[in-house]
Amino acid sequence: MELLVAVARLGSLGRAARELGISQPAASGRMRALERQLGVALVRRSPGGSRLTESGALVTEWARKVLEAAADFDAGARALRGQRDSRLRVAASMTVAEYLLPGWLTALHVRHPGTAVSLAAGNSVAVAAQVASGAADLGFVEGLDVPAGLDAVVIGQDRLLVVVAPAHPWAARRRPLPAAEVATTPLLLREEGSGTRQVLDASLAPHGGPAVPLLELASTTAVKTAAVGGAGPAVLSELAVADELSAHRLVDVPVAGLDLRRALRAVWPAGHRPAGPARDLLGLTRRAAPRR
Amino acid sequence: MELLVAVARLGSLGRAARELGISQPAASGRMRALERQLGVALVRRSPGGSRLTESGALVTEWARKVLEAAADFDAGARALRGQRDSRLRVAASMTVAEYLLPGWLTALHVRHPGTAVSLAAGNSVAVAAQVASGAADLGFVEGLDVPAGLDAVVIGQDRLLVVVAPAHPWAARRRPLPAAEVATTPLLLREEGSGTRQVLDASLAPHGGPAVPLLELASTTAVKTAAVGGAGPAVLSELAVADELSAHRLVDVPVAGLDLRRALRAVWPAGHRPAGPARDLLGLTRRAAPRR
DNA sequence: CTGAGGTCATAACCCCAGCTTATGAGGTGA
DNA sequence: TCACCTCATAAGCTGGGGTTATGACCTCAG
Repeated sequence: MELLVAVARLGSLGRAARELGISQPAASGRMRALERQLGVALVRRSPGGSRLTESGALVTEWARKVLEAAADFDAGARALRGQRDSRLRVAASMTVAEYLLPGWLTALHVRHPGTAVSLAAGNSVAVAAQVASGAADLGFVEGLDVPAGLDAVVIGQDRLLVVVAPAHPWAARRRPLPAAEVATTPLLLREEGSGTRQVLDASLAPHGGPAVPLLELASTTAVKTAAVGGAGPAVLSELAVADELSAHRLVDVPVAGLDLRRALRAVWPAGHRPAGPARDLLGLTRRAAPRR
Repeated sequence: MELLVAVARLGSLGRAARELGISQPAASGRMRALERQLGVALVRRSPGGSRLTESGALVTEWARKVLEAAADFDAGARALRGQRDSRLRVAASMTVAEYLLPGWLTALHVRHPGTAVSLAAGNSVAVAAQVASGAADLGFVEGLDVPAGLDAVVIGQDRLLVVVAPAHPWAARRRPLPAAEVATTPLLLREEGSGTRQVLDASLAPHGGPAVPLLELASTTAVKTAAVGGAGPAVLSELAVADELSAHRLVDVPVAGLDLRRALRAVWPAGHRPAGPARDLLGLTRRAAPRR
């Protein structure tokens, strides 16, 4: 797939081969194998170079998606390795670690290839502790308050959304749902103790107590899958359901009088302004989501 | 990665191995290799089974993303193969083919594993022609009007968005941008002739002529990359930028008095209501995005 | 018109990653 | 305590995918 994308960009098999550090025949063979496997001509070869087929362009876009996901995987994994000699130690809440950090890390890797990052993921309290104790250089937390003893900057907003499958009655509503109805309707939820759950319960408190679980599932993905399958309404971070919303596999249900937004903050030990790689990463995240 | 996800689900290396059709030692070795490569312990082995590590859970989520992208790639490619004996021939516009169809096809494949689908991608006119001539059983077009001679149903809405990098002045605006300003500001655009470009020009016509290109780029990805890099404002389908928006790599700029929505429609030859596999697929897409 | 420099394809050879089968060691539950 | 599950180790084979060497084809400049 890398080869395919490289060919798309460079317009020549040989050139792409050189970029990937393999020999030209290897590239030729690989391409041929891919085309045979897919049963579709992907590139139009000519002595002047290779151009993508119509189908090839489509396939290339799909391949690019796979490569992006793989790059994120890679960056995340590399950070998790957490050698002690990493020049930048990051601690992040689960949501940030799962959805945002990999992208930042790949971007960081592009700009500063030398930077080794280590990652520790945990809940906001644990992150704060790690940063305060100096075990991490930079932390990312979601929540309403800034942990004591730390300086912080808001780098973005996360919002919990009430989502349902398109076939669910709530999807057809024209007016926002009353918060009280959310409080009384059994919902698909993460297990007790998750950050998502805490924010939800806090928000629902004035509207008739904590959320009522229809099912408690162990992972975000499990909740999503159940919701898409029509098991019931779910409450999830907008980061987790962006894809499903844009493909209309899930529908966002507006709720009246319920503020489920929470700030995403970068934190560091009070006084010690981030420098070096920490500053690079922070710049990246702030460029990506400035305080508005 | 499949192995990792399978282990997460089944709680045992051997069981996962059986599911993937490989031997238990192979699974054991593979896992060990993955852990060595990443430098992180992913599963906690015990004689009673294997449970994911904290890090393992994180890695598994990232892996799942890769696998989803790969499944879409696969489904798309399989459809492109387009053997003549395919039981369902689909024609789709580029946007649908690129962003929506793969997901539908994977879902279809899960529900009806036997169905062979072939795909032809092209602009809306070409899709209409294919469906009308019987070369395709079902078509998907985006646009304002229903092609003559075809029955259609709206399966969703696509919307073009004006997007900028977060550092761009437009990102900080509190009130919607006047449409006239969009018309006069040079934009990052797809090349002339693309559907996106046509819709945009039509919408801008009452506000001071067609869009002014700052750069004309050959692919959606190229436009996106340029926009994220801060080259300027871009106009893209919301489907194309869902990820970037949720990660705040791009910001949606509301525009006053400009309706850039366009319906996504499934079309078929007038009178011939879709049956069999076409009906399955249609059901899938409509379940995913019912007329509201 | 001809030779230089680019394209890609074919052929022959080689290596090692990863599979399989067979076996053993360590827990758990009836 | 024995049957049954877990996972790990060992030994041997296979083939996908790499390499180098070479050749055919096209384009362009002089």
